[in-house]
Amino acid sequence: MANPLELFKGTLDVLILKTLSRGSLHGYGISRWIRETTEEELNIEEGALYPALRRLETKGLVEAEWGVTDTSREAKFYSLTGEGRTELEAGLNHWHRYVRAMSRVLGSPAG
Amino acid sequence: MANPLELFKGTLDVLILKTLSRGSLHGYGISRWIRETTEEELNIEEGALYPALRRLETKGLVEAEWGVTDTSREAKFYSLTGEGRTELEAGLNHWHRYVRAMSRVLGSPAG
DNA sequence: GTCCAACCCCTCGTAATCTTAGGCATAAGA
DNA sequence: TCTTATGCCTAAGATTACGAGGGGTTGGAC
Repeated sequence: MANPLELFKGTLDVLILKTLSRGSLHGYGISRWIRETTEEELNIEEGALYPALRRLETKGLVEAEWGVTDTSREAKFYSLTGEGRTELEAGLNHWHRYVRAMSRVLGSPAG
Repeated sequence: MANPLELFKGTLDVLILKTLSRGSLHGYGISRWIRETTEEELNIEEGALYPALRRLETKGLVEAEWGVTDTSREAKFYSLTGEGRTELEAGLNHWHRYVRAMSRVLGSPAG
């Protein structure tokens, strides 16, 4: 990873929830998928990822279950709960409104 | 303000710098301009604003000078320094790259 | 004449979140 | 054998926004 962007605090949860909306996945896989999907722009540090997953689990937004990966390793698989899906929708909405508000102040990238 | 959005931590500085790029302005005016420009979506709390201005001043990104407002009140006017403009460009760049990265994960608002 | 909203500045404690830097363990490949 | 990739975790530290408080002035409504 050349130069991953620093995360704006508060944006990680929706990234995780969205990633899990594609299907059950373990922590390492979540991190990798985000990194690859953003072409190395976003790199989720483990010190942020695992506490975040615990947080989401405590809130009842995700569920965890131990399983086995493609490579025959033990891993904890997370999946969205119903509440998690609702929260994801709310998070997406928040983010999109935020982007709109920001661009009113900052101007659009091309203007 | 009906329901201002909670700020993502790390986005306030660029909002302030951008606002000041339009010209010298005092704290209260900065807050008001952002609130009006975003149609009440972003409301900068004073407990966030004034410490942020101090921060930016300490970093040499803005300069402060006491003056008099339109309404004949004493107020501390802030203006961008050269370094501040550079930092603003960096901040804008960071934000725009971030939005692109986020939308790769989250999908575009319409998709 | 008094009261209230808008204007203006500030600080502190708290909570939340990410970064950095560690630790531990297994599997595959050079 | 040694390194890389895969996997999980925690603790300390820094940063930053929020909430709640403090102060004071001005102008207009009542």
